[in-house]
Amino acid sequence: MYNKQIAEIFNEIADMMELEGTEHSFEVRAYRKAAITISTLQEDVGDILKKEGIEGLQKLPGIGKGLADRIREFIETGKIQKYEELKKKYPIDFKTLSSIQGLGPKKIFKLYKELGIKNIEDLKKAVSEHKIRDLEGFGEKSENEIAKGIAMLEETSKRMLLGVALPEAERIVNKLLGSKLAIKAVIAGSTRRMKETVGDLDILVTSDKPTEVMDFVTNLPEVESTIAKGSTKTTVWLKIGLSCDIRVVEEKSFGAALQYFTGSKEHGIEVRKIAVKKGYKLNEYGLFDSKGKMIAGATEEEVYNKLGMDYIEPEMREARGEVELALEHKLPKLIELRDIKGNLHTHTKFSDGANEMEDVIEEAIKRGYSYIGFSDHSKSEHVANGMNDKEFQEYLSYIDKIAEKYENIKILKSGEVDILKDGSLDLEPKTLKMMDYVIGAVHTNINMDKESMTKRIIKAIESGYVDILAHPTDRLIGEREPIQFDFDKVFEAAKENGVVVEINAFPNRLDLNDEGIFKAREYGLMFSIGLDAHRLSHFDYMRLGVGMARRGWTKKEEVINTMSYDQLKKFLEKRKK
DNA sequence: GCCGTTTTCGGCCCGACTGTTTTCAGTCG
Repeated sequence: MYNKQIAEIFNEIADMMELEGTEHSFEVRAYRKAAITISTLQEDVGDILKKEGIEGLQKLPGIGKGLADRIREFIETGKIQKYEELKKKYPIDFKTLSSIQGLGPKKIFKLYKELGIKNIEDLKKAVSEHKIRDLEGFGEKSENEIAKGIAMLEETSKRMLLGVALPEAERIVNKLLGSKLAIKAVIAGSTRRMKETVGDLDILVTSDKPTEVMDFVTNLPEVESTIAKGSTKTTVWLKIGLSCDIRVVEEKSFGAALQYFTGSKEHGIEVRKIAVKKGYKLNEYGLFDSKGKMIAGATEEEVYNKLGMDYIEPEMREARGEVELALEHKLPKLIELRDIKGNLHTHTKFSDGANEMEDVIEEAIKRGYSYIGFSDHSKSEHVANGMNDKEFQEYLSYIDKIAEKYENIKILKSGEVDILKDGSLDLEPKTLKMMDYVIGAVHTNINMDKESMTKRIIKAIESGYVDILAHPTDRLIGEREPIQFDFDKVFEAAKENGVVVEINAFPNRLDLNDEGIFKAREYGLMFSIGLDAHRLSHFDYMRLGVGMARRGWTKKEEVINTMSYDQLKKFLEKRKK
């Protein structure tokens, strides 16, 4: 559990070294790069050090002998000498202060040197006493900007769920297209990459009238205030508590700009390095040869192809090896939303859903699904109105009866059955056997220690009844940490017992997430992308689940609800054996 | 401080916007 701490320290070291003079600028960059590497690492650096020693650390990109030593120093002593020394010299809360819009290391240091500002409290005080406007390099406007920055920081210290940000971005894009001022308007940034949370929105526009586009945007009802406004780039603060960048580019640069602003930053850097290696230059305006002649830019495909790469899907652009695969023409073909044939995780009024079963079926038909599986809660979920064995058996019979009424959609019987504290299931075998498949889920006693939780889940998996493990980590984004269990042991048991793991599509779950999916794919597990729908509008969430699957490089063949009904039935029956 | 079929030394991704300047540094993505 060292990654986060060390990444933060490295960033702070970089901040402080930046003040020591420009001769350190590349060292600063090295620290920042290493901080990114460590913070996005799946495995803990402590584990790497234990297993592979200092050489293991040095294998990580951007980490050489020096930084590997610093990491070891922290793990072994709890301190990094260099950091302690710098900290003595600059006793400033860089981490918080630099999260304020417009404040970087230099300005923070100036505030410290001139006004003794060490933290956000000091800064607030200085703002209210109007001490900042008189500093050299600052002015009345910067003081106001800082005041606004503090307010924003307090309003939204956390990132926004993709499920909230994506519809907002689509609203703005549609208004831009509707205005006729924009020829093209598309979502870029982490929203396009379908990250589970987004820090801001990026929207890319082509237009003959850039100035009018920017005026249109700053006057949208969704906008609270304008942070920056130019003819190619405008930043606004949205009422939902998110900033939004709008960029206008020419048609001939659209692909290069989309590639650039989709990110991730790390992916972009890797791609631009490939360009440099070939003697080209890649920026948001296009790909240029050594003479400055533009050789690509209108489409993303063209940019990637000219660099000798296959087109890379946005969800893969995270610098996780996709650039190498694209160069070798070995990228996987990812699952798409239209591959989904049905949903296997659905709730109704029988437990905590909002709708009658028939209404849910009609919605599924409307969505083009060829089957839907109902999976209401078992009795331990009191708050969710869970059913006991007798009620559950009646529920399952009811599903059978309803199913007869529908010819153009198949209905499957299931239940989201609690995996109890001791690993046993919440319903009797007799009831479980009546189901077409069983979804097992941990809902209670979620704070168990790692070892007990691992045993608990494995016992359920080995019971032979569980077909799908729902929302495996039980995390709620921004609200609840994942439960602790040994992924390797659980996934190995799942593999042996043919248990499918869920990619829960609910916006604040998205569980497994991309990292978990990578891990599960190491064991060759199959997935079910489940809506966990509690009302009709939740059918919209399937694209979030598919997005997460794509971020985990999942192929259609690895997802059971891309199968036809007949294939799925066969798959489930074979499992029963 | 990292890194390498251009390299173990000499490079290190790239451009826009802002505020405070009087030509640019700082910040951001």
